[in-house]
Amino acid sequence: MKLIDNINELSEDMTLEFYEQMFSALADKTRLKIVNEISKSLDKSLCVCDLEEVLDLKQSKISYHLKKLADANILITEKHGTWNYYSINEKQIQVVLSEDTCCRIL
Amino acid sequence: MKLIDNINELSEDMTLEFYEQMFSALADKTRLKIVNEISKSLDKSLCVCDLEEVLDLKQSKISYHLKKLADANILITEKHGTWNYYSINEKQIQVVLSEDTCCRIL
DNA sequence: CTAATACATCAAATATTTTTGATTTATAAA
DNA sequence: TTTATAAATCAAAAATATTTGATGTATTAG
Repeated sequence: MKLIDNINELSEDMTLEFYEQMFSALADKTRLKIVNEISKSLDKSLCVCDLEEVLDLKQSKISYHLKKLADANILITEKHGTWNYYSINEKQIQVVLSEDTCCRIL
Repeated sequence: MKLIDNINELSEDMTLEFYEQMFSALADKTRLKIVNEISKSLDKSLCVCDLEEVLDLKQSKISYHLKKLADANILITEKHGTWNYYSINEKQIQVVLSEDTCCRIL
């Protein structure tokens, strides 16, 4: 999905699509934990192998969930050599969630 | 799911559970439309047969989605004779979503 | 009473998501 | 080079969610 600059410009159907994707991406414990772990991390950024350790899940599973979050623009990907680092796109999250919820899951 | 009085009192796992259910309930176009139609309605309350008309969907399908929303405490059910009226539990929604999102989907 | 309407719920059929174990590509290190 | 690590991606299996058409139970109207 494209980055949303101004959500007001979206058509009715695009708006539904946008929220459906955002909520779907967040509607999973594993993904909520991923977001939470990244936000708790020292430099607010973790690679797949970090998450593999912290959450004790298989690499392919983590990659799968990371893709969902990245596709929804909830995470930002950065390549550093062999490592792919993921950080949180707070701007995107804050469009959708209350401050309260942000505090709770981030 | 129980009504949440004070979300701060929830354990880590209960918090995840709570958000997972909330986001799952909202992660569907049909359900977003239901919420939206109720909120646009004159007295902010619609019965199943109203929604059947407005959304042009089968009764059993609407009941299914209403149940998901009611289970997540996003909707409040009221029985009036033969009719079951559904209204929005704004308190519950506002805990989770930004004002902006509330304005957009309500 | 009988007929009609409202709606929940069930079971079966579909569809969508998630999980798993490879496989593959890229980089880094020996 | 060879070997090891990082991580995306794929296909098959498993798990969940959704849709559909019945059926059942109230309630209301004639």
